[in-house]
Amino acid sequence: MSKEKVTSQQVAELAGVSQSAVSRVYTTGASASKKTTDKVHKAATALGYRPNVLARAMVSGKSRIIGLVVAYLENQFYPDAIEKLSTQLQEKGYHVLIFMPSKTAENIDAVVEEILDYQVEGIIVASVALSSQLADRCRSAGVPVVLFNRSQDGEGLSCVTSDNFSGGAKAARFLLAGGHKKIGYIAGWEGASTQRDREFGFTAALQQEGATLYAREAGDFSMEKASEATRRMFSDDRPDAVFVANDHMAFAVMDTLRFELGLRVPEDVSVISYDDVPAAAWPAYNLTTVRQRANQMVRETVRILMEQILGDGLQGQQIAIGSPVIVRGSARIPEGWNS
Amino acid sequence: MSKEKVTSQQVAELAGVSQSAVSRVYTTGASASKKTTDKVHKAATALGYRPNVLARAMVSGKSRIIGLVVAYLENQFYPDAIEKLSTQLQEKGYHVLIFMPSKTAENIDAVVEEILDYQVEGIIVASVALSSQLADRCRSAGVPVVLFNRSQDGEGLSCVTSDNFSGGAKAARFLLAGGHKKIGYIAGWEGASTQRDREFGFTAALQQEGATLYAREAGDFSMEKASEATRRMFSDDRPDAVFVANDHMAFAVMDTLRFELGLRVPEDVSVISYDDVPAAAWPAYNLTTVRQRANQMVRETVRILMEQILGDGLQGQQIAIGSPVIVRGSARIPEGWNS
DNA sequence: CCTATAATTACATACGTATGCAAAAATTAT
DNA sequence: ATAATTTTTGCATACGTATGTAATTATAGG
Repeated sequence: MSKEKVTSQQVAELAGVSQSAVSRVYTTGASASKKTTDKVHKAATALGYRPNVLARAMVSGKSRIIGLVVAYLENQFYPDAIEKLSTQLQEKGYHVLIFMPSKTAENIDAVVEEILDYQVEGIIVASVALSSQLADRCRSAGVPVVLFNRSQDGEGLSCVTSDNFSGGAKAARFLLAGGHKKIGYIAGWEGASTQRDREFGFTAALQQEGATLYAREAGDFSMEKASEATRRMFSDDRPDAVFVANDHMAFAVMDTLRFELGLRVPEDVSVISYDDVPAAAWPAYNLTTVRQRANQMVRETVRILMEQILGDGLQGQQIAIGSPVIVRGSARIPEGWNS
Repeated sequence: MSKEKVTSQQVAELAGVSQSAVSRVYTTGASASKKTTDKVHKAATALGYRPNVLARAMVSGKSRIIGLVVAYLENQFYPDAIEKLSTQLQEKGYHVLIFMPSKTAENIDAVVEEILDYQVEGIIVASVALSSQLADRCRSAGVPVVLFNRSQDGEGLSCVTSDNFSGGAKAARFLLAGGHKKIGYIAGWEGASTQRDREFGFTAALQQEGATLYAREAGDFSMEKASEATRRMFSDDRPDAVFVANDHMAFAVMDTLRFELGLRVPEDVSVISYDDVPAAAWPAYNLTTVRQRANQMVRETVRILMEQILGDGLQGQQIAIGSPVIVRGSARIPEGWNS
């Protein structure tokens, strides 16, 4: 009762044509007369035939599969991105095979190897880095790789990020314009390029304005660590403003400030962060934040992949999407602020 | 420079054995002597050989791919579930091909057809329903289907949900025990079995205690609609408690109550909902909610899939996981409440 | 040391489709 | 109407692997 597979051969027999005729009907760009096309379609619908993508992949070398590596689904930014990626790739006729590295060690390499086993036509690596050997391996296998929301040097590697440096700088100038004097920073995971670039941009802008960082703690992109960092940072002689490396941590920071330390946001402390995930707009947080334009990032990612898949061997591209400050209520709004 | 494919044939030549020998070395349960195994492994690592999963799938009929259909990634419950599903399936040697139906029409059927084209060994359908024709199609193709967080009649269809009826009843008893007299309900999308069962359980328990529903509005599982529903429900002669069909809407309900209508939670209005997504525990919401035990739901889903894949043709199973009330601070806590 | 048995191996084939090639049919030009 | 050209078609083969079958080798038993 199970496993009834309908093959092009069976369709061919019913339609009274050859198997290759059936194949040509279903292959775009192949020639088939209207008469046989009709006969084949009729027979196909009668039998419920649909081409086997895997068999097709075998001979054509095109699997129509894109591998996606993603680790931190707790941070809403990533589900959001996955949804957009999947939808846009589906429109192009591709589908997404998802891989989640267990968050222990550097088994990311192992995961990417698994991906390659599926003969994917491209790989998107979100929120994690790639060893240079693996990057080489992908390149020599002719499989384009795009790093999403991480940047990394390496031949043939493409990266799509927001402009984290200038985004961080914007956050600094916003807080300075608000008249803040004691400005703290809660860092993300130190190994992440996004963390690094946001901090560089932030401190560079502070220095440019003659200011200096008042406090710094690491939150590792984790809510719990961010809460602890907040407690340490606000234990004595507290800052009057804090830049948090992403929204996900900022929620924990705000909750800790308000419900644990009894501070008001933004009256006592201004909070600004980075990403603009959906929850940032929820009234409970109403978070002023630097927006990562997920739509554009996804669009660029898909564009690069398609370019590399079609015209193979192209150079890696590094894209940084501009990131505007979204002014809400968690940070004091400078007088006469515009843009 | 691109597309260097290493095949078992090449490994065989380098190792001085036949292609089938190489295959047997990489096939569990096949016989190969230690000597040839060593030779093959040496040659394989020298060439960087890894078996082609797609070719393997062709001949063995096992693609090691599970198709996953999921629509609402904004609701944190689903990213959470995806992560757990993906991880557990990876441990079993399977990988997840993800499909997101564009949220327009009943193109879910089209999406499932696409999934079948990839010769998946099983399908998980989360948060959406399936037409009976498609269910039949999957069954006759020998592909087991598990509905995740939706239940639906149909031969061979398996469902894994929380026990929504008794969960809804628990919510009702919690509010009644808290002394609430005017109890409202904000419904999810009316077409969803989860919505229906939660409401049935809720109103059944109300009636059992001699109470009756004071107000009802539909929120469609959307935050925006839930906000509108809240405004309508609390425009005059407001309820003193409200059960919201899921956490995702409850966040909007609480925000609307607090920041728009100036009501205190739980002093003026008790809010209880369903799911216990991570954000429910965030201090800003501190939401009392009926927990869906995602871990157990995922475990059952994977178990059913594995059973059906191995011993094919099994009957569909309907699993409902018990769902406890997680008491936090958004609803008045009845005196002497335990369990 | 020889036979009986078990383990291993190579050969050949199959999975379902796409595609180069040559034959056949259809179309156009003369 | 015939030749020249284009389009369509069927045949055969290839993609990379697993596996049944038969031949070979290794192991055990006497």
